Amino acid sequence: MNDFLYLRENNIKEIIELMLEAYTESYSDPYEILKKNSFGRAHHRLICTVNANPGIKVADLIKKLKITKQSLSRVLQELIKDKIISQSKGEIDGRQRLLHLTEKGEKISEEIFNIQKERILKAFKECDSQEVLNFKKVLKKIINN
Amino acid sequence: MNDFLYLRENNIKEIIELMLEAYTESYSDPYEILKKNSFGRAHHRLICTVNANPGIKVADLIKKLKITKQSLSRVLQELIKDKIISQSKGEIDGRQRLLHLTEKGEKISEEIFNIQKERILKAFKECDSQEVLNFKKVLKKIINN
DNA sequence: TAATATATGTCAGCAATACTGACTACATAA
DNA sequence: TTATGTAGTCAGTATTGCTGACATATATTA
Repeated sequence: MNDFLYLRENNIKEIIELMLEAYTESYSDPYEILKKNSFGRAHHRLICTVNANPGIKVADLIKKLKITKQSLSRVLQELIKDKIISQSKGEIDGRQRLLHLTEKGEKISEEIFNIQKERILKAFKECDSQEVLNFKKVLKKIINN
Repeated sequence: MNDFLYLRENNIKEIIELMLEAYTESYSDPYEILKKNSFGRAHHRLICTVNANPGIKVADLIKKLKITKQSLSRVLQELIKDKIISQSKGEIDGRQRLLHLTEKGEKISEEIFNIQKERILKAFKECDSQEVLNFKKVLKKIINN
């Protein structure tokens, strides 16, 4: 059974391309709803990451998104001005700015999610519980170095 | 066992963010090797997609990458000029231009892959055969609408 | 064959996203 | 008190993406 076929180069190569494709598809699904709010890919990534990491500090957001603080700043200031994201001073370390979605932000995040959800849900319904659990497990392993 | 926990909104939401993170990480790994060749994200996506779909025609590449032909063209012409990608006239339909990696393109693609491979291989080695198979299965389901 | 449709390419201009470098303000730590 | 860390800002530039208009070659249809 376990003859390590899954570790072969061709399989890995295929999976790298599938990940690109899955990301491209999934993150283009909510294009219309984003456009309606004059948001682009950068706003999308930011909203999604803050939603998944409430209270994240600016430095960590930069690390996660792998962009410079100057690139982040432009988009972040737009979202703060639009009252999508709010900042609060870190209670332990007052230098930090902790980021949260506002109520309005949660609402838009939910709209975006509802579109993206369709594709994932459709896929998951064609799978069983174990397969989805394994998918998530492997995904997490890929992220942790 | 199968109580559909995996179909719940919070799980789907988490997975959508994990996919963003996994993609961001995986596709930033070969940054240095790309920079050495004066290539960016756009070149990377193109090389990876042509590598995975040898002989793909321009129209299909546009669909896969979800960009306009004008955006593709700039980057594609660079890669053709650099002899990374070659074009051939479609034998059945002479209007089509079929795209392939050249020998030089294969080499660079391989360099990129070798970097990206490390992350995936490390993850897969902490999983068993079945888990990786399930990962791939679900990934494919997500792509097919 | 002639008209039309399709696949690709190209030019020009514009918008969004990202980068570098330099500098400031403020808070914490040594 | 001085050094370090976190965040913000300004200015300039590169890359990636868009729209619209038009051109060329090939295929299909009337």
